[in-house]
Amino acid sequence: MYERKTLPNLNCGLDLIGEVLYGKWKMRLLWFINEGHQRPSELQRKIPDASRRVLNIQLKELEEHELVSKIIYPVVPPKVEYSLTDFGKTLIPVISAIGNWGDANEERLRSLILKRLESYNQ
Amino acid sequence: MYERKTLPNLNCGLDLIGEVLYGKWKMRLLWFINEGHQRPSELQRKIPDASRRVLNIQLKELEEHELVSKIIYPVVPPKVEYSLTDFGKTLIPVISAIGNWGDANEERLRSLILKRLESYNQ
DNA sequence: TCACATAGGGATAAATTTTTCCCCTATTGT
DNA sequence: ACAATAGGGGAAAAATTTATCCCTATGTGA
Repeated sequence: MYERKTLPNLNCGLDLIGEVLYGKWKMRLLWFINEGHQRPSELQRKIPDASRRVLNIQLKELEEHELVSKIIYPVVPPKVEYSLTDFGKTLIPVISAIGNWGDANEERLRSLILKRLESYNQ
Repeated sequence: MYERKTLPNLNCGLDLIGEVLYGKWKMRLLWFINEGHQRPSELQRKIPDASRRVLNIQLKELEEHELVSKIIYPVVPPKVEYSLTDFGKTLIPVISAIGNWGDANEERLRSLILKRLESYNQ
């Protein structure tokens, strides 16, 4: 586990939510778990662009922040299921609002992002 | 300017909004600009934990993504004002939803975050 | 004359996040 | 014996983001 060298800011709501949600795949993990994809292998299939490792790491952080809970079934082969805690569920409308804005502005965003990338990258 | 080595994912709304909003200070910048703090030096004072440099960089990205516009007054000493574009203004309710969730859960989040930090950091 | 405010950029270092690669668990089926 | 399955973790590399430091320019006030 990486050991932080600097303390995070915890002043306002934006700081606080950032600490628990600021990870490349966290919102997607919460979203898909909420949709019923509870097993790690399912989540990996839903988010193929993320490495298996980082999904595990971010799931553990979500668990430590009490947004998801984890059940380990003592069977072989192993079986694990994640689900949202009540606290985690309160985040769904927020993630929804974020995703909806992105969806609503899809074409414009894609073109803006690509235009900027091209001008810098080569 | 840093040149990306890998292309970003631009599949869904979450990917897209992430590309324009995923920067440590971007939401705060949009927020404070919306509140009327339009000059770079004001913004630096409102966000003292960020380095001057990174604020400039993130402001430029916000501008390239057409979320803010920048007016440079040809005077000495220099004067610059940022303001939200109409597009940028549509993000305010989203940022508001995010910040409100953080504010509403302030104590719980702070304690969860600190507890986790302590257990890893020393 | 000197310090300060204003805005911003280059170069480089440091911090942090994410990826890659490889190993381990134990059982079932071939 | 050996592969497949399902889940997980260590170590190191790569990618990315943020911080530090120094330099530009000019008018104002002490």
